Amino acid sequence: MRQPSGGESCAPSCIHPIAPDDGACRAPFSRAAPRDKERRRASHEAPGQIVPTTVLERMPKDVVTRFAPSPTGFLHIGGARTALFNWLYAKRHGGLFLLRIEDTDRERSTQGAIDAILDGMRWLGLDWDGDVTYQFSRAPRHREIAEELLARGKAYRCYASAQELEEMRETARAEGRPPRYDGRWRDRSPEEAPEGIAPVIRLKTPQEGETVIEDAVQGRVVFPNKDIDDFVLLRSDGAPTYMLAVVVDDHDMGVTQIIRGDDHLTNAARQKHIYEALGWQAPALAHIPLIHGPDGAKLSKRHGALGVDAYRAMGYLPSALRNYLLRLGWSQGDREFFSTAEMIEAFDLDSIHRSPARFDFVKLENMNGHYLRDTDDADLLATLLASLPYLEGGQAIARKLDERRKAQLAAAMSGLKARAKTLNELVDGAGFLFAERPLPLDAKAAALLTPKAREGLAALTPRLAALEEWSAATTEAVVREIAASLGVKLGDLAQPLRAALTGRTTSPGIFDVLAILGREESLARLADQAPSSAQRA
RNA sequence: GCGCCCAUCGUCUAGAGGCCUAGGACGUCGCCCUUUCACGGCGAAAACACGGGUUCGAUUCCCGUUGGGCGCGCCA
Repeated sequence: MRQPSGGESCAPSCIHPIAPDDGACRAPFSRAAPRDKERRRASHEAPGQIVPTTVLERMPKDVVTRFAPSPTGFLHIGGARTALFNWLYAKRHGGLFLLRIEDTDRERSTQGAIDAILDGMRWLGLDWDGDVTYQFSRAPRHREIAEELLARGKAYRCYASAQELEEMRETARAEGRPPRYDGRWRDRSPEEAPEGIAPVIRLKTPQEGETVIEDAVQGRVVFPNKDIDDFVLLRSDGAPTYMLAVVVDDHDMGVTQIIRGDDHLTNAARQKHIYEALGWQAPALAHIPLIHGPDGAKLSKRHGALGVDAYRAMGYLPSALRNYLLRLGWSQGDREFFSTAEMIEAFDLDSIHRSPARFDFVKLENMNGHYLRDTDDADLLATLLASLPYLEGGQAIARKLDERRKAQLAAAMSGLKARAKTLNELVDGAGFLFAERPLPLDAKAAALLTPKAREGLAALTPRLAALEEWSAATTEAVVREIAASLGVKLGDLAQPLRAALTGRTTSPGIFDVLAILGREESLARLADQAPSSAQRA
């Protein structure tokens, strides 16, 4: 399956009314994109030129972007970034961000994939304008355009068989030419059409010269026309190809700016010929590099080509994922963190890099940790509770959550979040609140509870039990006092205490743990680890 | 094979001919803080792929090499 581009697509009949009848009024969005520094210096939207009044009047809709995934799988990370960039660009310019599902391939499209994509978009916070456009529903329109091209002599019927096509490719390859259709039906008379063979419709593309693409990210890219063949617009069964559908849908939806994976760069050259044949104004282009795996190769499942639902399950926050994705291939000086409002304000096409970036889970995690700690306790608790159904082990926690547990979680949140990079780690760290007595001890905690350590706890227990007021402050005073009288360091007493109360060697501040657990539970957990019970065990 | 794109620390990146003794972030290592682990603070190691040009001067411009990526369907 294809990677990040997140592509192209097609659309139904419920298009946006914005669609101009022809692209003529989109002039301000086409511009030359000089390469390199030149290109970076050039302000992108500064048309500077003649802006027709009509355009100004329709200002809010002058920018229309779209995300057009094909529903053959989940919404993967590359697609998510493409969607994010389109979303940001639309927001930045007060435009529209449309969603189109490219489901022309009936064999491979599934409802499950569509649901996963919509769900992923919502989770990421990438809301789209208007209704989702389903490309398949627009097939009649695509056919109509193909017929029109035929009528205008811009396209022709081709009766070549699959076998002939295969031979052509082999020959071309053998001769060191790009494998492509040789145009054998381009100028043949319709009378020569063989009986009983349903033809495809191919576009007549120029055979000489070159095709120039002006791309906001790639700059000026030139393709020799000899490498662009007369590609298929309409299949023999009357279904449109991707190439035709994208162009027609983008046009009808009024898309002004295409932002997609650079795996579509060569398609841009083909599509340009369709626009020209139709006399339509083509949208401005921006082809962004794909995301690579940690080893520089294609993103694989093991790497990160997971559905965004997997990122949710791993405990990442949408805000952190958005920030990380933004910084992958786009930068503004040294700045690392951008709130949603800030990224909308700062986003631009000129700062997108041309080189592909590798996906780094470790950095994502670090960033997620920052977002976690920056979220205030109450909000984080709410987020955590809402995420429980999706997190590993979250269901079990959810089942045990009663009002008391919730209050304890809330109280522990600040200590917990400082130690967590993901919601999963937050859940893990909160484990001691949900553990049942007698607590299971992990290996390190068990090793800490030596006979001597247990004696220390035994000395401590009655003093804690005698406390009139049970709080972090009062328990701390007692523990410090006992440590002093025993002639040991505070840690010598605090660590066994932590082991006894949490079963771990790591936890929030131990006096906070004492306070949150409460007198009864704390003393009971301590009693479980008293010397006598240790012997019994 | 043909076409197109790319190339600064391990990774994400700053850099727009002299400001570079190449900066920041993640990661790594060390120190500090400290009841643990984190957080936080301080510090260290760590890069301009290679070769030719152009220039008084190249990380920055040009060419080539090497390496990587993408495309070449009646898939999208």
